[in-house]
Amino acid sequence: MAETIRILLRTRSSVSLHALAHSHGWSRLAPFDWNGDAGLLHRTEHLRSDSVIELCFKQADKDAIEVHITSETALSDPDGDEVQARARWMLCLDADLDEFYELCRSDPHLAHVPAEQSGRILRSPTVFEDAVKCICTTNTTWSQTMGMVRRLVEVLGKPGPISAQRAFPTPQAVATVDDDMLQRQVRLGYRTSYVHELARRITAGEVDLEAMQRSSQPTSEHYAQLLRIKGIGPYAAASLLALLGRYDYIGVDTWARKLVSKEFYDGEPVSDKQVQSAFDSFGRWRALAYWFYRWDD
DNA sequence: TTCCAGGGGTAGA
DNA sequence: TCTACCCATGGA
Repeated sequence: MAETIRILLRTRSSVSLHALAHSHGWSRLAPFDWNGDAGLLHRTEHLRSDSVIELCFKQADKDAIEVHITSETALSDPDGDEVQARARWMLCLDADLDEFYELCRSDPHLAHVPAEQSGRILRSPTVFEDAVKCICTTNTTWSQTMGMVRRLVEVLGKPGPISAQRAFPTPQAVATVDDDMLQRQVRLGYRTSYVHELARRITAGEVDLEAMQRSSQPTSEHYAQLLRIKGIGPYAAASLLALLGRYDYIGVDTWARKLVSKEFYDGEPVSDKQVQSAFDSFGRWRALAYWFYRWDD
């Protein structure tokens, strides 16, 4: 018999679950499931103890998020601690955005950020999951990205205790299937070998992406480390760093080029360097300013 | 059929 | 460091 408990996650400043869900497309990528009408964010989660739980996030008040945790049996203390840590990480609840908000208030394209308690980017609980998702956004359409991630979860993820929803597969689960199966059933295209190799290297202990969550190394070192992973280039590395709370690099893609061209160069074609420097006035917040820049597309 | 999408790897200069 | 070419996939 599954059981559900409720915990409250408080922040030092205001937080908006709605803004988090709209911070980018991640809330529409499995195993996230955003119900905008009800204001509920669902997710199935595979813990280190190998138990699988289901989470439901809901806005409690302006500086707190409520989480309903459903598990097969009562949560152990370590599992409970892990869930709290993962939930806080996913919602960036410990981010200090005061300085960024101050910069936003003087820019009409960004004044909405503090006004809407925005500025947090929804992220996955593991860097592995975010890395795979970033790889799945490259050189493809958004609908295909959603399909790739959904199939990855459906084929290799472990099911939750009450619904048909599954968790994001662990590196071990991805590493142990053969390339052919990954290619045929998940249809990642040429990304198959990238995702497979990343999972294998993590499982073998050759790469430790999760250490980046708590690392104090300079961002440039992480950037270089990410670029050494096959399938991760400048765009994916910059996006991953933003998800890690490091906003030094802008992920230059077709969208970024379009924005910078229209807003800063009167519609003229722009180089990648021009895109990188377009938000330099925001200093260490430049990629976050780019991320939330509101303009007439 | 051809193009291309929230790029990236590789070879060659 | 830069450029050209190729890479699976699937919708337009």
